[in-house]
Amino acid sequence: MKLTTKGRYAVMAMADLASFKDQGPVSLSDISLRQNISLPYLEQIFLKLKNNNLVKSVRGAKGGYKLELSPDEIKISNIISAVDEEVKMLNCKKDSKKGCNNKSSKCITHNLWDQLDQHINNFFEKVKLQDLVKKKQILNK
Amino acid sequence: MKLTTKGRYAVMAMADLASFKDQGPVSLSDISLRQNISLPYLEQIFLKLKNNNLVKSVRGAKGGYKLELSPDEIKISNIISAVDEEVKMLNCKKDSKKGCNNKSSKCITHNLWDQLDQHINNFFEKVKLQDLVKKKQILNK
DNA sequence: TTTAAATCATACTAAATTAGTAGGAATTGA
DNA sequence: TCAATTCCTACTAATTTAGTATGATTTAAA
Ligand code: FES
Ligand code: FES
Repeated sequence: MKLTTKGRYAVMAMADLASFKDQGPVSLSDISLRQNISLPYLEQIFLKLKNNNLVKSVRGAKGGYKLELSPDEIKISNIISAVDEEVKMLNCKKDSKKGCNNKSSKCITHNLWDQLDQHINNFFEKVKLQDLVKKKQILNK
Repeated sequence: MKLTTKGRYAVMAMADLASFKDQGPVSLSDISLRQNISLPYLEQIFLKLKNNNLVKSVRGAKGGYKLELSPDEIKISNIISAVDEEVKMLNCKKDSKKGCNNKSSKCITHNLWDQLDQHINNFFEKVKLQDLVKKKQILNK
């Protein structure tokens, strides 16, 4: 049960952006160096962040990305979902072959996974980007 | 961000065992049919459950498995860890090449993932097997 | 005593997902 | 003009997951 690099890198990159938000647009090559993430991979990630209106781009030389909102307006959940990192513990499907829902009704663990989904999503809703950049403070809930 | 089938099936199978705990040992082929899980796959899973003292086996014809403890003494976390389903959001590693910890100190998102790990593990600690078998009641936290 | 039903154990393999790379086109400040 | 940058899609390699396969061992019951 792990996060994919896409979700992880997206949050790292956004936190990086937040840290340098007063220095004009930040280029992906800068982020790539600081966070040790491959540049073309970052490009893919930022395409999605942009399409979800979390960042805006400045094209051309000396260009880069800036946050669309202030760090205290951006929830981790926004970032996670922007890059299609889904929290998906439930496994029920319509078609009988795959998924645990073979006999029309819900399986014995359905409610458990449903609650777990909510539990995790609540966490991502509660934490803001701002919470990450206040120099390494302990996240207070 | 998903659970693997190993963790999912382990919990389903344990809940099944708990449901039928008064009928002598339950065979894996019964569980296989009821929960729609491949028999040899279940065997692998139960090997681990047994090695972690969550179930005990009765060999030979008419054999099967029984719970080692009562359902209210078994936490979901026990089951999850027995089958090596790890909650592992952190990605820091010692070797410089892999993992996000390239510059000796912790990355900007380390605390976030650490808190998330705890958040999820708390959930698994709180819920008991018993909570699943009380006929489909809503889990109350 | 034979047989069938069951666990026990390990090795292998196919499918799916993840984590990137590759190869360019478009834009723009210097 | 040119270098630095974003933009965009397709492809591929690596890893992980989700099983199969194979066979041994045990034991209740016929
Ligand atoms: S998780 Fe929904 S039916 Fe099993
Ligand atoms: S998660 Fe630990 S250093 Fe990044």
